[in-house]
Amino acid sequence: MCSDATERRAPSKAPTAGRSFIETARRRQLIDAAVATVNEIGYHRASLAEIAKRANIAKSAVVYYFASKEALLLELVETVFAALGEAVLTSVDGVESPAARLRAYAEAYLAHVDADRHAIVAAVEIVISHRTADGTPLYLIEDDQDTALLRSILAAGMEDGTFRTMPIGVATGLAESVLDRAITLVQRAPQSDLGELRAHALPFLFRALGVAHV
Amino acid sequence: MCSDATERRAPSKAPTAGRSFIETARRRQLIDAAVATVNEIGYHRASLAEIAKRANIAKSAVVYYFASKEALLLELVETVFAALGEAVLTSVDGVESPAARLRAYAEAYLAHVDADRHAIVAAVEIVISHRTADGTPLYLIEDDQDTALLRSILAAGMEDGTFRTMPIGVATGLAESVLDRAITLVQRAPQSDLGELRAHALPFLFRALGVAHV
Amino acid sequence: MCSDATERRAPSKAPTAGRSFIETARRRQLIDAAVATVNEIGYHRASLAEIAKRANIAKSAVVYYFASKEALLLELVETVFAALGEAVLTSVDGVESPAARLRAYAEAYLAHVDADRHAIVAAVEIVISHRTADGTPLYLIEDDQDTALLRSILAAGMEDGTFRTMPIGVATGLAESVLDRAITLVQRAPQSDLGELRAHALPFLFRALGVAHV
Amino acid sequence: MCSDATERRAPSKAPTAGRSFIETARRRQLIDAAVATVNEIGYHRASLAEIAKRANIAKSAVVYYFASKEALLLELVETVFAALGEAVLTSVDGVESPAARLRAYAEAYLAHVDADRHAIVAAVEIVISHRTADGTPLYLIEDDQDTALLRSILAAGMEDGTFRTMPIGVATGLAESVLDRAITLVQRAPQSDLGELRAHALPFLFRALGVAHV
DNA sequence: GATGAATGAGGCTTCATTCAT
DNA sequence: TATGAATGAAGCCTCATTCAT
Repeated sequence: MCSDATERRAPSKAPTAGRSFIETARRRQLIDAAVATVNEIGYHRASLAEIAKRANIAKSAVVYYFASKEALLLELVETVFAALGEAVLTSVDGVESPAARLRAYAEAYLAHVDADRHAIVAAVEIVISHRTADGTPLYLIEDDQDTALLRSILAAGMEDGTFRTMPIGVATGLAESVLDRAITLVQRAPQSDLGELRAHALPFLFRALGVAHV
Repeated sequence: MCSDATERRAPSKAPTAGRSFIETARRRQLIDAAVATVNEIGYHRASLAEIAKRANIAKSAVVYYFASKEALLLELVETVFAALGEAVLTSVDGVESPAARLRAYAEAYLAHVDADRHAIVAAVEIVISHRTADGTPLYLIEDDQDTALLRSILAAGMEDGTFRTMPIGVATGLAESVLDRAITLVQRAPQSDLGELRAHALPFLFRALGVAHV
Repeated sequence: MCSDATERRAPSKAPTAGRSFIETARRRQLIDAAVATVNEIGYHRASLAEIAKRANIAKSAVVYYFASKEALLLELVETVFAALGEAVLTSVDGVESPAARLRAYAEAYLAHVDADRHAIVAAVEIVISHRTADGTPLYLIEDDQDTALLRSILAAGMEDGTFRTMPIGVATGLAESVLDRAITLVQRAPQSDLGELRAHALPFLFRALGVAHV
Repeated sequence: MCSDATERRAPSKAPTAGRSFIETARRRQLIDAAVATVNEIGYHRASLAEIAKRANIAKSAVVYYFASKEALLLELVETVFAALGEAVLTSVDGVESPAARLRAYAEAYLAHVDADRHAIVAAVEIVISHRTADGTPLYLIEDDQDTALLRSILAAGMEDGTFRTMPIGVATGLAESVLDRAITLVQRAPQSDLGELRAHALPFLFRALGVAHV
């Protein structure tokens, strides 16, 4: 759905500017509660009341901290994808060759999805389901620059002959799809063991990209 | 999301048993309206009122033909995936070698998604978003046997050495993910040109499966 | 609820005037279906659709024969209580002494309730539940003259010293209540055996009215 | 309909646990409004909107305090019959002889019906008309133990020779019917003067039970 | 900093009734 | 004679949000 998040723009509001300790904690707690709620009953039924219940807090307190339900959901999505983006970004830091960078990227991506699966599944469901007031789906807003890092790795690899040449958009999209299989898996069964996938997805992807000796 | 549909079970009720001409037409019209509605404003906001508005019909008339909103949505999903399943099933009919069967399957799949994109995008959004009364997501119900054909093709190909050996579940899932890239594309931009993808996805997939001479 | 129905006024419309054979049969059939429906699911849920279903007929056909749901229900009530009224009226015909008349009345009443219990229970539920368009409950319309026969028997008995003297309204009401215990019983359990009640209610009532040697 | 209520079970939820002052008041107000509504327009038409209108409150506020219309109605019934049960229970407390106990019981019952007539008429109509989601009428749930006190008094009286021996079920039922005449009266005319009935019902009942010197 | 109270908009569904055939 | 089609009104309920405290 959303493979990375290079150079994440600063969140709309100042990140943690002027937030009291308790406020930060409450916001964290509410995001966690929202994750749990979406996972348990789905975006469609994740009402403020349900989220508040799971946070052991009054419904109106949610709005007190987040101005609106949408703001909470958006921050959840932002937070989750920022973490994923940071993970992959860190993983390729200092790595030189396109092949090694792709390997690092993919492994970090899959590892992060594996580790943070609950939050990611919730965030993905929100991105798919939520629409802003004017009807725009979130994935049209969130997307784009998220795949920039992956795209740049693949482009570099094609340039230097590591990867087969093919339209960069197609390659990026297919690579993204392969990696996102991990998300589909945990979506369908939260307890899935991702071991097998993690073992085979990378060779699969490398071969697909024309790297013969894998 | 849903790569094929071997031997689709007959819909719960008799298919078109004793339906008047006008009833059949209305049901078709309502399903189309539902597709349009979901595509325009999303599952979450696709209320009976919105669907009825697009069908130029009273809200209560929708229920007159479908008993419930859920019934309408479910029939939409059933119809759409049945057509997709039939398309791929037909395409491999009489084809012998695993490689040729996979090629036929993938081309039919992509062609169908390309041609029927609106309906498929709507159906996929419903499958992802809808929950039955007891909270079960639809994709947990709909799934399973839908990938049976693809799985059997891959299994046969591994058996006879056409494809590299790897866990069948992983292979099927990754192949599905590659093909479903087409759905993701039309989801994000309904007017997408799938030409490039259709040209490259199959070689990409074949290489990934270890078929060298592609 | 409603002890008898002396000198029933003619039903609003001419009784059977100019009704074809089939029309009469249909009306009968629909009344029976309405009785069954009310008994099975209660007045509140006894919709035209449910009644029609039990009559194996289209919903619109009900209205075709009865002009409105209310007309059907009212005719049901009318029919049922007319039969009860006729039964008791016949039973006292030619009987002279107040005591014997009361005995005849009570036995006929209880026997009729016992025999026609389904229809009576349904009619009573309708009388209790239904309100005309202006909000008047049916029992305020239906009642009154229904107790005239019982009242006249008791009045005669008090006059000639058979029964203890007491306000005629109170006596009639209490006697009615005693007899209506049979209805309450079948209301609560449609299969009730009324044998015990039928054996003891009359002595109970006679003693209550001051007839010592019972 | 419901002659007493020995040892009323505690309401499902804690009685008034943790209810704020305003909540208690609102709930009371809503129950009163429901009583008024049912009396004015009948159970069948007593919608949330009508109840809310009479309580000068928004429809949704009703649900805010009661979770569902059914919960409100059930609490109304519970409250009303609990009060009636308590009244009769208190009245016989410390009274020894069956005759005196029956007198106390009957007088308390009639006095309570007389005093609380509006609420009782409403509660009775609800008990008769309401069906739970699965179709069960309320009187099949509410009933049973409500007549236990009356039954025990009559049984004791038969045992010690005060009352004529007769099947206890029949006796209890008929006694109940006699007393419930008061309810029927106020049902049909809310302003009825119960004076005459209260003066004659008890002697009537005693004679019926074979107590000669009344 | 946090909440209980309250609401209005909107969602799904039921239903008696009308009408053309 | 009978019905399928269609509807509008109304019913119950959910929910995000506002506000006074």
